[in-house]
Amino acid sequence: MTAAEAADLAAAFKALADPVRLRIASIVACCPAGEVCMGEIAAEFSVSGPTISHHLRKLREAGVLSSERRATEVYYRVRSDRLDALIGQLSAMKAMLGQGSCATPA
Amino acid sequence: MTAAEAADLAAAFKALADPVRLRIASIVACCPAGEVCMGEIAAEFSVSGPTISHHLRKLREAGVLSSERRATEVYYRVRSDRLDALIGQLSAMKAMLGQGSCATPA
DNA sequence: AGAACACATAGACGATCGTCAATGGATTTG
DNA sequence: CAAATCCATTGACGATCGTCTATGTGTTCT
Repeated sequence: MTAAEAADLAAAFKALADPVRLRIASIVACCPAGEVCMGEIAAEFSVSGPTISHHLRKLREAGVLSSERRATEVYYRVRSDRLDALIGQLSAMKAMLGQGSCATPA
Repeated sequence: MTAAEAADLAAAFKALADPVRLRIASIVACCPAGEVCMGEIAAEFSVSGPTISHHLRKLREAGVLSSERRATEVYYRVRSDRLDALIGQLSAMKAMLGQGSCATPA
């Protein structure tokens, strides 16, 4: 894998590298409508609203979430393409564990 | 997902959240023998040996790598069980994107 | 227009991170 | 035992992070 690819994927992993953000991502992915707004997310945590907002921004900047404003509320969704990129990298690593092939990486 | 699960998985994602460490993991997974020692890894980077050693420790502490000393050299391997845990979490999130089910998470 | 609501931004704080040069084991070889 | 090799640890540095309170920005409703 190239240094540029590593930097891009590492940024996405970094977004999921905090317990609060990982739970946020899980909550957004799991919610019935597939989208949820900040207030509902913040209700699940014991941290302040601005802190949740800060985490949501990190997740959006890393490409893990997308956001859309509707009236006074802002709805967040999980971007499946970004999830695919992460799953792809991990699966590729797993696929060639010690078997000497090395298809795409390292 | 529970707060404890989130903390554990976030720690693993955090280990992969640095470009150097992500490339290290990829190199270890991809190497023909399935294991590699620090010197060979350091040769692929432009950072100092102790820095690579520091990153290897982080990866080991996060459960992503295992290490084994043989003579003067220390060999590192990727732990496939840990990879499975990460792939599992991301796949679970992807599987229930907006479809309202929510099997195990959030 | 003005009040009320939902969210974002700004600034500050201690804590952690990534990197380095220098030093300290552990193991093999002369 | 002594020298050499491979790696880990220590201590330090600026930089980034996660969190908070306080303030700003849109949007809706009366």
